[in-house]
Amino acid sequence: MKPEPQKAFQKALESKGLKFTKQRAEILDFLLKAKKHLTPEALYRELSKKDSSLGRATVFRTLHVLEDAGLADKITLADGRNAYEHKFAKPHHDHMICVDCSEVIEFTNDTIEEIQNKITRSFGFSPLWHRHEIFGKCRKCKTI
Amino acid sequence: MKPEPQKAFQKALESKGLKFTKQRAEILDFLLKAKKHLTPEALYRELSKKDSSLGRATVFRTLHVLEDAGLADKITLADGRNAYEHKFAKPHHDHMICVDCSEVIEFTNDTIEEIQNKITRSFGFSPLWHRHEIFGKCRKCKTI
DNA sequence: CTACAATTGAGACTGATTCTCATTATCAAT
DNA sequence: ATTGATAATGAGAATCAGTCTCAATTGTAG
Repeated sequence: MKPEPQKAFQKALESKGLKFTKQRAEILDFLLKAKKHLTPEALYRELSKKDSSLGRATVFRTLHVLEDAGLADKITLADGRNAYEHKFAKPHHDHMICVDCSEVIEFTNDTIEEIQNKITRSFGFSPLWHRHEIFGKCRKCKTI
Repeated sequence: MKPEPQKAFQKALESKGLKFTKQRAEILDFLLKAKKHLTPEALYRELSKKDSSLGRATVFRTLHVLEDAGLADKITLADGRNAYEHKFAKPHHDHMICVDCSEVIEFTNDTIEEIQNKITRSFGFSPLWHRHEIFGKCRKCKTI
């Protein structure tokens, strides 16, 4: 039986007239297993080991589809590169990113979210998504 | 008499053993006069009109120096490009960015800042800077 | 099974940014 | 002012992430 996330992805694809292919399944699968945020390049490098014919373009295309479908989130690392994480069984959260070791710590705060909504509303602005990233040094790195 | 920002820039440069040059002065000056956030490319294009020998690399280098010195901030536009603004006589603020027209609206909220500090502290994380960008549609664009 | 439409991978391409390095400018000490 | 050590500059090459193109392949409705 197909696990939940795969089904959700398939449904999302179908609703856009897209197909559920081997490559797309592999990419989602890898993202699900990953313990941390993955750059497209890292994802490509790792998946290539199993499937040496996989194309870089397919990785980017699939990540975009996942992002559009609301199944994955993109964050920006301290060096400017992008990284992705899946959103299954994860509540909304924001990130603290260590500028030394690139560790990513997740946090949530309902009050911040509420205030955000109040602010956008007061400007007649319709929020679609946001990025709240705090850069600094994690506990380990700040003492080195 | 040299205006404040130029003096501050010179001081920042000196403290790093760097020199206050014509190009650096021009770039800061342009940033000060700009009414909106400038991409490095736009800055280069405009300044090239006056000083046709100015190099792109110098623009990027100078923006980095300004950023390091805490005299300029970088934001990321909806299309992924970066843009800069100077920080003279401007309180800290975050941004709402229209995904259609790229308009940038500034906002501040002390409560959010306080909560942020509380959160980072609870993780033993030392914040250096943060990026809080809300993407969506501005009042004008959402009705089109 | 067929036919059409969507997907794919390879590699060319793009745009932003960084790098290299020969030349030029700055500045402190003559 | 001249010098010399050092840093900054500009031109263009190089890099890097990401996108595009297109011929070949695959998925799927019928």
